[in-house]
Parts: sequence; C-alpha cells; structure tokens
Amino acid sequence: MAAARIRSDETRERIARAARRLFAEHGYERTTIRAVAGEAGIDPSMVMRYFGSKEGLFAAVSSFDLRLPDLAALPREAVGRALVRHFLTRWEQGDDGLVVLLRAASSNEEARARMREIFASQVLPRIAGIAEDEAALRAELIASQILGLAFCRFVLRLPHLSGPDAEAVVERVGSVVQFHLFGAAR
Amino acid sequence: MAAARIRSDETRERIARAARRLFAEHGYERTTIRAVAGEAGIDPSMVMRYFGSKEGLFAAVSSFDLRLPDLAALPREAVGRALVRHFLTRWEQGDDGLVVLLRAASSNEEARARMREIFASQVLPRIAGIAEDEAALRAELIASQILGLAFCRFVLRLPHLSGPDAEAVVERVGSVVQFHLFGAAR
DNA sequence: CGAATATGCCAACAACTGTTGGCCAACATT
DNA sequence: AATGTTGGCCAACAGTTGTTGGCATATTCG
Repeated sequence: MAAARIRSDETRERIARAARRLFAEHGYERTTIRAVAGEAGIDPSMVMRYFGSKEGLFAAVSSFDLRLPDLAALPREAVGRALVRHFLTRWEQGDDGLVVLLRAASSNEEARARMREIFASQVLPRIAGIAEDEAALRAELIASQILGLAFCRFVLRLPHLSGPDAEAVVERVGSVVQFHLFGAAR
Repeated sequence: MAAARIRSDETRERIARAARRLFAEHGYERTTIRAVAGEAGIDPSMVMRYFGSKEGLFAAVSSFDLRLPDLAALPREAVGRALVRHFLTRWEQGDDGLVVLLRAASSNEEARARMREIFASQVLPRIAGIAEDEAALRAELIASQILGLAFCRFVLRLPHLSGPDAEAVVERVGSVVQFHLFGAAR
C-alpha cells in the first residue's frame, strides 16, 4: 500500500506539472484533458480520477503563493526595485503560476476570481502596510504595471521586455512601482 | 442590385458588430459562430458566407486604428497624460477593438501577431518621433503600462481602475508614461 | 414575362470535447 | 490460496464546434 501510494502521488504530480505547463502555454480553453494526459504519459480518464474534472484540475494547479518579501523591512527607497526584481527572478526560475492565471483569465471566470483573491490576500495587505494613504488605489496601479509587464513578456513576447532579468527593465519599472507606492501624495 | 447590396452590407455590419461585442466579452475560443449569428439574428451559415471562416471573421473585426494624437505637436510635459486620457476616453466611448485583441491574445497566435503589428506600425513610430533615445524599449514599457491598465480594467475589473475616466488614474498613469518616455535618460 | 442572381435558412457531417463505466493486471491483506 | 484494493487502459457517449451543400424566396435584369 505504501508503494502504491507513492506511485500514485508521483502520477498525480506528473499530471499537475503537465497541466501547469500547458495551461501556461495555451490558456484554459485550448488545453485539453487529452493533451495533459498525453504529456503526462497516461490515459485521459486518469486525469478525471485524480482531479474530478477539468475545472478541478485547473483549480488544483492555479493556486499559488507569490512569496512576496517583507516590504516593511526594506529601506523605503528600495521597495519598488525589490518588488520588480522579485517577480522577474521568480519568472526566470520557471515559476509559471501567474502566467497560468494570466492566460486563463481572459476567458475563465474562475481564473479571474482566483486572481482577485490572490491580489486581495497577498498584495493588498503588504501595500497597505507601507503606503501612507490610498493603499487600495496604489496596489491596483502596481498590479496594472506588473501584470502588464507579464503580459508583454509571456504573451506578447515583446523583445526588450522578454530577456532574462534585463537591468534596464528592473530599473525603470522599479521606479514606476516606487512612484505608484509613494508618489503623488497629497 | 443596389438595394440588395445595401441590405447585404447591413447584414455584414450587424454580424461584425455582434462579433466585436462577443469577442471582447468572451475571448476567441468561447465565442462561437452560432452565438454571433444568434446575436445578429441570422443563420450561422451566413457568417461563413460573409467572412469565410471564424478566423476570417476575427481578422475582419480585430484590425483597427488607435487614432493616436500627434504627440510631437503637444508640449513635452503633457504627452504622458494626453496619451492615457486618449485611451481612457476611447474605452469609455465603447471602442472595444483593443479589448478584443487583449482577450484573444491569450490563446490565439493571430491576435498576438496583429497586436504586435499594431504596436510596430502605430505606437513605435510615434514614440520614436519624440523620444531622444532607446525608443524601442520606451515604447514597450509604455505598452506594458497601458495594456496592464486595460487588463485590470476590462478583464479583472479592479474597482479603482474600472470607473469612467478616474482623474487620479489619468494623473498617475500619465506620470508613469511620462517617465517611460523621457525619464532615466543616460 | 422569364432568367439569373443574390440572400437566406435548414439539415447534416465530421471532428473534437469533457466525461463515464467496465475491464484487466498487480499487489496487499487475510 | 482466496480476496479485496489500487493504478491503469479501452471504448464509448453525449454535446458542441466549425463548416458545407442543397433548397427556398425575392430581387434584378434582359
């Protein structure tokens, strides 16, 4: 039984990995259960057994942790750059949780809901902890710049924004985030 | 024949309008020919007759003109704000050409290609006309902020970025665009 | 008037989708 | 050794999709 469990968990993980990759590459609709099964090297019906439905599979692989650093512990003038570098580094390391959501959000209400939930529970509180006023607006503006960067990088693949850890990008988008955080105060 | 032509052009326009609305609301995959036909009040086969295929229909309704103002004619310090206000105004007036592309780009390569083409032919030249250096990078950074704003507004519907012509949004995103345009010069 | 041409609908096809149930082999338990 | 359980595959269903061809109606033209 122990051996069986191990083997089953392995399969489950293989399916999840394949699903993450395909969802991130093709979005929700274009990713078929058959394709996921094919990539995982098992039968389509196995995907259903392990995850119940396509929606269940998506829910299982699209929840993730941004692992934002403790912004309050950073020197105030370094926060923007640190935030941008954090995202670029994670993306470079092949973490595509956010890309999965980004691609699926266009056509899938559940992906949108999950994205808003991640924003509300992981981003907004951190911003509120360091911004002096208008935290909600500031957090949304930051989200717009970071998500726009992700879109241009992973979906559109604009050349200057797609390279690994481009220094100029960190520098400038960092300044922008810094401005959204602390600038234009009244 | 003249009357017939007129009626046929009317139908064609009704189909295109319905397609634009549905593509903008549901993306490429989730928009079915049957749904477009239903909204236009005609038979699905008519859509094929008029536009050849679903891809043809999409191509016909997803090409559009950003109608960017002449940036070089504006006072330098007003360009960023003007650009942001231009987009917000057009969106407010119900022009959803860009939203069509934004939603479809996640899963449709042709939408991505068209978006890159619009960027290259309509955005990049204007930016190159006023930026002193690194026009390509600057233009891509501006695109990332504007598209991110559109994403948060139309797809995610974040509350503070979704209202009509919010003054604070014009002000701050305008400053950001201004920075991407002229800031961080070397 | 008759012929031709446009404009439209109906019905169907073939492919693909998520999903289900039954069957088989290997292993663990008794 | 008999039994139940687990991990897996196969085949099929039911719905939806883009797409096509044939048929009806009305308008235009000779």
